[in-house]
Amino acid sequence: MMKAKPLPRTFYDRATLKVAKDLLGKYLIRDSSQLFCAARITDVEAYIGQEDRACHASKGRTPRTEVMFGPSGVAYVYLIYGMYHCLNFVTERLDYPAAVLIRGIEVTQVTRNGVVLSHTTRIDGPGRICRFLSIDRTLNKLDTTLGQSLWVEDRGNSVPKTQIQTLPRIGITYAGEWAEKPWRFCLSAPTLSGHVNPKRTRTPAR
DNA sequence: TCGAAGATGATG
DNA sequence: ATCATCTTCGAG
Repeated sequence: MMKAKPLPRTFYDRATLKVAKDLLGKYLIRDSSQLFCAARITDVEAYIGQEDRACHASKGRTPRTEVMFGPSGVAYVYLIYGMYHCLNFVTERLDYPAAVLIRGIEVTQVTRNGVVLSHTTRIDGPGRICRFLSIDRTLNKLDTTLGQSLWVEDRGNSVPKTQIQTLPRIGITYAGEWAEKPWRFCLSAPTLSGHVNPKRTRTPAR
């Protein structure tokens, strides 16, 4: 396999909004014995600090949230609704709980059980992403700067600011005023004219 | 094509 | 009881 060159901790150890925007266009890499996958990151959300009522760490340091207080560049993976996993990357300095949720990707390269698939597939939704990439809580607390199993790398493509859409975050209406913060960032697909219905996304069965 | 409902278990 | 979700099903 190709040599991993993961983004270093200095990338994640910054203001979460910057990290979130800078993750757009970077490549999410999943490397396991069953699966190698490279996917361009197209949709992210920022969760920032104890003040942010939408952030899991708003209730303070608990067994579940302690990972967000730890070193940046570490994966935070949790189970939601009893059946789906969500992938986040921890950001900011030690003891400041924050992370970026990966919400959309564009798969450019997949090898599953030795079978190579190379047509581009868009996957919308954090639960679908984790299912497609075989990500579950065994990867929680993984240090992604090591470049093993799961990491993000820069493949040299830049993203013009004009292609970044800024939106409120999804599914957090309980969070009051925090629900209105424009902390979701999407890459619009410039060459596609018309609307892509997210419900049409299909992920192959495993 | 749409909205509503149900699945399912960790969490605090 | 709630939830940073997704799929199925039935109405139109």
